[in-house]
Amino acid sequence: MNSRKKEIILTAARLFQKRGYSAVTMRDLADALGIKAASLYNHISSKEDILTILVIETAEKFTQGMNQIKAENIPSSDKIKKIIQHHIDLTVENPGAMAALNNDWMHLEEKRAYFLKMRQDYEDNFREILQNGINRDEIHPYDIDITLFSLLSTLRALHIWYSKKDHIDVAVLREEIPELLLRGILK
Amino acid sequence: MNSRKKEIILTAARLFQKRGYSAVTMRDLADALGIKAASLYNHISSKEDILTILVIETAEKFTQGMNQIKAENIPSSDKIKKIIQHHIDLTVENPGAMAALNNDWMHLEEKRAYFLKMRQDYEDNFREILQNGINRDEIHPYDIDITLFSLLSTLRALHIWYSKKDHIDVAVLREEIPELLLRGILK
DNA sequence: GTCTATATAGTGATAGAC
DNA sequence: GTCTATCACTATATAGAC
Repeated sequence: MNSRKKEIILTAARLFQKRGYSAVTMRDLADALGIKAASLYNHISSKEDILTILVIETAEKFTQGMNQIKAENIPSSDKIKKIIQHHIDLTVENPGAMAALNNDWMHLEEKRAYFLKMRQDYEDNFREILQNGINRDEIHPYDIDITLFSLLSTLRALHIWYSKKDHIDVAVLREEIPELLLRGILK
Repeated sequence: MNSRKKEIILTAARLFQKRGYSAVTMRDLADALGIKAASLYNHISSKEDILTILVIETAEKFTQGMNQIKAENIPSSDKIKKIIQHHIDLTVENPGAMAALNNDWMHLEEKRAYFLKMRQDYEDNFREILQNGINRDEIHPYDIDITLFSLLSTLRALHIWYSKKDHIDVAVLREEIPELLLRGILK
């Protein structure tokens, strides 16, 4: 992908994050880049094309990370820590793409089913790791769906919080967030 | 508010939750109610009117609940538990309104500043309760913004999860979710 | 309270000049 | 690679009949 196309997609990601895919027009995007809307089509084929690139590329990165972590021979709690850190890394890399993944995937047409399959597989793998942790007495036997939901909703919202803060030390996030989510709030 | 208007607003909330405020047209809403778009304007004055009612009414319920909990003379951890339960109660009452509050508030025009003030006050009160808990050694002294963000992002996403599930026992949620968020995942 | 008809403005996207 | 001009369509909202 050439650098002009990358610039368009990154700018779109930032606008989508702020106002949502549907509320951002091709004219808004062109304005933000200092060109006319018609010129965008020399680089991308449609508005949905942009969304597809953002959502599918990011989802594939999640899938790849999960497959690698799943295969490692380490305790469940260490796997969960690595999954959390993967979410943090991808959020820091492109917060706007994370927002599109979480908020705008329903506006995909062609690749919607492919995305939903990846997301389902990801959640199933995560659930299996949690179940192994419960079986080995590493993890509290709460309702497993509540546990999974709670973890994922914090991780999926990270982009909101990260984009709002000015100078966050990523190394601190990578240690404190797993600690908080795994050990809880109360002493 | 008469019952026809309530029906329109509840139907809109469900559509907004599924596809987002901007992607739902007045024709979509009218179709879902079995009438023509023009007929909607006999009950509401604009599309934004619907969003305003959903977001502002819900935000005011949060404000009211927080003010009451804040004034109680109980340990910080009990206050946090009550806040969590208030989120659960409002989510169960109207998941679509919770979605609008979290995802579509930026499309408010007239009442945007009023909403943002309420949200800021809410977060400040929550932060103060957490700080008191840390001072009294009830709560782990993690970065307080990370702790607050983690709690709020789970609570704000509850509507997604709740709407997906079929028959959840609310009484179970009201006990398990505070337990999980306060005590953590690891044994 | 709902309808048909319509005003007005914007939408994504294309054609073709430079 | 960007522009102007434009197309076909859709958006919110109003007027006025029934």
